[in-house]
Amino acid sequence: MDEKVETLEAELQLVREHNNTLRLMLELLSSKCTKLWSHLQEINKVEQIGISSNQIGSASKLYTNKKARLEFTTAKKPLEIFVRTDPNDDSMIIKDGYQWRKYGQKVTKDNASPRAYFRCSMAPSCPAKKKVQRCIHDRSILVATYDGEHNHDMRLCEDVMQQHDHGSNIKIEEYVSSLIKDPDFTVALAEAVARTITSQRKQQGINLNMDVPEE
DNA sequence: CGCGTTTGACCCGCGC
DNA sequence: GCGCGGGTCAAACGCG
Repeated sequence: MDEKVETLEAELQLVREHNNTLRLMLELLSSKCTKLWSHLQEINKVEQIGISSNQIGSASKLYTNKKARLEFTTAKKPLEIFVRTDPNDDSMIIKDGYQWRKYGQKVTKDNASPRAYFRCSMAPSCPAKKKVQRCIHDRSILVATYDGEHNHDMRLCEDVMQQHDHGSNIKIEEYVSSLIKDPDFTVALAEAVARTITSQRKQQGINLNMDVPEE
């Protein structure tokens, strides 16, 4: 009986930890959403001014300003991915299908955990880069910021994987089950589902209430 | 010996 | 112009 209670308590603890992680992610996404929303409103204002005053040059003039241009580029902010890992594991390795070569590491002001800089090593001329840093609130979460696009396809990677597996053919069922067991894949999947839900709700015009009730 | 990682130095943009 | 901080470079080092 006690064993059952202990198991349940352990499971409850796990659920609480996951809940905390999700709440942190939601808070981060919420703040980004707010920034993006206000930025969109700014753009709309600029467009309205440009149309109402019938001065085509007025809107573009605003973007000749250095700061304004910077704000504009934030709309194309690089993709951020969250990956849950072992907090004691200091390796900044994220299994995302590509091969990366580390070229630098820096301790940043706002986060005590060092930020690692990676370049794609699958193609010599590939401009893709990524930054990996532990989450300031939860050391078990890695935040990967992707910068630039790969100028090659994933087949290169698949070839490498096949070479690694000595050309053995993996059954699809086995591959799928291995993917499900992979926490990195689960996180990526959860993110994709969340993104789909968010976009669907946006389309339906439902106002998202991002506030998460306190425990 | 070749390849990847580490780490201090350097560069550059931004804010004051 | 200066200082700060983030990003990159490259020599040294380690590992297979």
